[in-house]
Amino acid sequence: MAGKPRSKGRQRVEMKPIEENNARKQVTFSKRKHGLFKKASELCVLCGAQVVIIVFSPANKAYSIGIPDFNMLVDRFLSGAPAPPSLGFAPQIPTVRELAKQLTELMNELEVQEKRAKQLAEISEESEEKYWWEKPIEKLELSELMHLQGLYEELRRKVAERADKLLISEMALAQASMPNIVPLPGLEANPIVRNDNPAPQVFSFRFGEN
Amino acid sequence: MAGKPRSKGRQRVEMKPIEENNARKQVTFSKRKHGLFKKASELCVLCGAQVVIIVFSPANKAYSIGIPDFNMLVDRFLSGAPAPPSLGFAPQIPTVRELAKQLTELMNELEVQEKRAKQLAEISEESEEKYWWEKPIEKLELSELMHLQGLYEELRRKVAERADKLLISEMALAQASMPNIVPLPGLEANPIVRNDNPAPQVFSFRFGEN
DNA sequence: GACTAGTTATAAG
DNA sequence: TGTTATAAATAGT
Repeated sequence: MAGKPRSKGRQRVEMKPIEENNARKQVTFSKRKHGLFKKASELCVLCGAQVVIIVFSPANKAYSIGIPDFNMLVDRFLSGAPAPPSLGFAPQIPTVRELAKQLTELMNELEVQEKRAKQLAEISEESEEKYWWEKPIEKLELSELMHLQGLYEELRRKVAERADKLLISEMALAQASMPNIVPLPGLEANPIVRNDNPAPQVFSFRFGEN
Repeated sequence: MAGKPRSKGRQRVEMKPIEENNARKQVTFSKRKHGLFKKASELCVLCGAQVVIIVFSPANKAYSIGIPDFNMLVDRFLSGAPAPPSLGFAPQIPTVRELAKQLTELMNELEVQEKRAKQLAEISEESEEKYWWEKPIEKLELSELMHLQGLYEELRRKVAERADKLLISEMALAQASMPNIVPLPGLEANPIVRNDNPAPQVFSFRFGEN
């Protein structure tokens, strides 16, 4: 004679937009976002992978997580792409670091789009894939991209300069207060190969097969 | 008299880097990446959220998925490049100028940040959280970051506007597709140095709570 | 890639 | 937010 069960336990849920009960949607979003981030974290720890996730909630709030290498690249980028000076370390103040990262991520959003375009996977409506993100994408126009690419680079360079100034001023100010966080050895960029495709609801793409 | 079980079933796995058996790591990576993307997909469908994920495999290959709005708008923006002759719509340059203008604002905002940073520089670190991604950045930063976020949104909006105009003119011209496939010079010019950091620490931050 | 069994993530309460 | 019962993801074969 078990008492009344406190819960019916997890119930199967259809994979369709939660329209009614906005409350449920809210809860689901929080839980699943948490789960997603956790999964990402595990993937990183377990496999040494690097992950960047940006999530916009239904209410359009943004959340994100990122991996070390990416940040390091970002830092380096903001401090001026060329190899780090002889000092070989990145003395930074957390706050500024965060800020710089923030800014770079914004810029990256744009960059990702640019890079993506250079892929130009030919249109091939292959037989349906198991998942939407594994389909190819339509081709894009390039000449214009090349032009924009240059312009974007320039803009980014300006931002980098700006950030660099901030970091320098911070260094001078807090020189005595904080030990540097990252030894920041020789950094690197990743060879990026992409692919993507348009899809009904969710739009996706992938870079390649592992 | 059950026969010999084909498998021991799922075994608990410690959350630490898989170093030995590079094969297992590879398999795990694939499976989990797949799972991660699926989760992201579900989050989007279920809650109408928007997600962007970029994953770098241990072998440094990149994979990613993204959401409709942003990608779509940028795609249109990028592909609607060539100046629409007869209809005489404004060329892309103005768009870039817009971007530059917005960027300038971002940079100015950064300057404001500098002041905040100086103040925050004195604040020491916080207590440890259960999960790294739930560690909020300092409140002061938060508000500023959200501001940046807002600026970014604005920038996006403008890009979108531009894209719409271009698209309209394109449609009016019934322009044909362009098959050229050319690599963008500026991008692969990226200095590519391999980074073999064995123990990546995941770094994170967030804009706010949902 | 497919299968099984123990592990996790989560829908409901 | 925390708990419970179940659906899902997944480690090892």
